[in-house]
Amino acid sequence: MKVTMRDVAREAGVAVSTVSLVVNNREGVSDELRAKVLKAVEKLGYRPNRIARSLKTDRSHVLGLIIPDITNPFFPLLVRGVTDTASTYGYSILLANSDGKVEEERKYLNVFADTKVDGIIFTTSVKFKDNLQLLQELPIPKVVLDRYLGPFNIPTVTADNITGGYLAVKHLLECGSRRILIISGPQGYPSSMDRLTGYKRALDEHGIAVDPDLIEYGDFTLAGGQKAISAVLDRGLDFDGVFAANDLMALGVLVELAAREIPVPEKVQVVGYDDIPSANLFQPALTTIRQPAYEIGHEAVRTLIRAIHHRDRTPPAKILVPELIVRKSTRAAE
Amino acid sequence: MKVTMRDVAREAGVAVSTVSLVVNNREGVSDELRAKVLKAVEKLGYRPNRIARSLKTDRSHVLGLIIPDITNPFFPLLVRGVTDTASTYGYSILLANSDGKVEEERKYLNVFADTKVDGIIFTTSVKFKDNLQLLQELPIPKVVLDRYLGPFNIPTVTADNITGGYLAVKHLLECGSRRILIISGPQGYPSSMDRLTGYKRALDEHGIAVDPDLIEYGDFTLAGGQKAISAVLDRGLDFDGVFAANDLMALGVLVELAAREIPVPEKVQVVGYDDIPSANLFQPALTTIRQPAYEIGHEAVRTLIRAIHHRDRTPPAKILVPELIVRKSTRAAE
DNA sequence: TTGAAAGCGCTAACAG
DNA sequence: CTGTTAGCGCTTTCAA
Repeated sequence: MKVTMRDVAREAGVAVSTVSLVVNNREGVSDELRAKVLKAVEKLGYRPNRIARSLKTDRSHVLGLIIPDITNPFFPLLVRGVTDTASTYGYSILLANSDGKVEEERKYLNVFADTKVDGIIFTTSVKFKDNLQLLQELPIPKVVLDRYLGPFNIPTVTADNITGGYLAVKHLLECGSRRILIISGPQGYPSSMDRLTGYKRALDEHGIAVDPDLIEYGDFTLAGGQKAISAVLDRGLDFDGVFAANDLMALGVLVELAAREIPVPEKVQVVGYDDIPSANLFQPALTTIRQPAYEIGHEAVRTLIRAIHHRDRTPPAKILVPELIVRKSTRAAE
Repeated sequence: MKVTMRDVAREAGVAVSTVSLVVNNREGVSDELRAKVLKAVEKLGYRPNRIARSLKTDRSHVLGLIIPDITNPFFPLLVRGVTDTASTYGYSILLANSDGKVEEERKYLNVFADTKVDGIIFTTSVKFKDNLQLLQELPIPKVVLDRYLGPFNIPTVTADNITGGYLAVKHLLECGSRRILIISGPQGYPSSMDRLTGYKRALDEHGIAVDPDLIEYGDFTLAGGQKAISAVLDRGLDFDGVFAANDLMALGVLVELAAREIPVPEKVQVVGYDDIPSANLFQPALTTIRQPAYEIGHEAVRTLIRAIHHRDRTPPAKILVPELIVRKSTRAAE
């Protein structure tokens, strides 16, 4: 039933060590013996047991990936970048959804460590600090996404959120908006704080003072975006542009604006962030900042594999560049 | 650095077997010794090595999941159903995207088998037959999604596609459409063939003859749906309803109809399939057949785990029920 | 170039 | 209730 190296060795009339060499395509076996072994492998239908190999070599060729939620449309493409690249290098991917909960992150971090994955790709949560220590203690190569962690000696792959926020608001400004509402992500979430910084920088550059009333905090969901804009509207606040820190919230804004029959982009212009697939489907199509999600996943794996092979090197911080995608929720530049 | 059971045993002054019992929360250890062991575990920071455990017990507590493409909006929710449920039972998930390619499926099937996953959840491709034999040969519990494979003795979880197609077309009929175009999935893809069967059944029931000119085949992508409807329109064919075999194609239809200024639902009514998140975002919001994606994933894991524990039982075929979601791309029933 | 043997960390008889 | 020990299937010195 279950055929092992020993069986192959017996069948081929050689030692197990020889079979091992052949199976792993290594030097030092005569062509004759190699052929014999291969024939035996074929005949018996031998398949190497990776678990046993892992136990011996301390390499599983499995990588762990922890994201908040695959159901958030930003992540599928990132995951695809991870799985494709991993596959290229001969690695498999263990996937876990944390919902951004500290305990869940902790749980999967531990499970992955015990499973002896060769590396972990980790997307942070709000209260990430709580797990920073655990992350540092785990004696496993890792890379953190969407957050700069250089000082903690953990490699990082992220798109430049400050530039992204800056690009979004600059575009709004250039298209004529003057009072720009930002619906930021949750406070303390670094990527959304960075986008807020970009927002301020753009205003600053255009000589416009930052109005605290125009800074609202959402939760990265569509409903949250809708609720946030609704609250602002009810407060009777005046604004002619909205920068939402992600597309889901921007879509919520668009939905609410449509419900109240406020024309976009004529009266209010809207820019989102991420460029999720629906952004282009909605009416009006959403102007947004595209994050290179696939590439983030791709770079994460490359960085991780590099870390696996040279455990000593200085952790790199790879910063990718976001891009403005102009569609119909903003007017043309003046 | 690396602490093993042996170290814990030495620290606690007991035998390794005792440590094993304690670590696995098993009976037969005095409270006193148990406490001692636990203290040693704590002190040394011992973590059991799952690889070693797997080698011994022949159970990895890992499940393999093969889907065509996580980037297809139907799958994230399904995957979530799988990971959530797996996690509940203490299993991790290895994820692979096959793009529906036979060789990729084969590759991951083999990788998973060698990795000694405890079970495999497999979503079929068009030319699935090529891998059927491999699937049957793998001595691993498995469950196949979206396809009835009862005769081959492989458990199955699927939503009833015939009923789904029937529901969609019946709704169109009840809302006044008479000449209904179907944009089916690729030929030979069983789930889309089933939806076509449902289409025919509904027409039949309403005494309407099936017109072969009104059967078009798409490729399950948005661009494909757009292209298909475009071709039909260019052919000057007359129709007042469209049933697209998935939402992506339905969205393509809606996009093209909008481009040609054909009013939906006034002139043409449209129904999709899947109920992906964008379906509700598009204008007009898409009437569709909801597949219980999360539940499919959930049931797949439950079925698989049952199979893992009773290897001998008759493979069940769990058939879930799709549901009509009425939105704005169809008129109200008359 | 080939073979014998030790051992990765754990579990599970088995004996005491 | 506790301890000793033989492997799980593989890789890898080390000797021949």
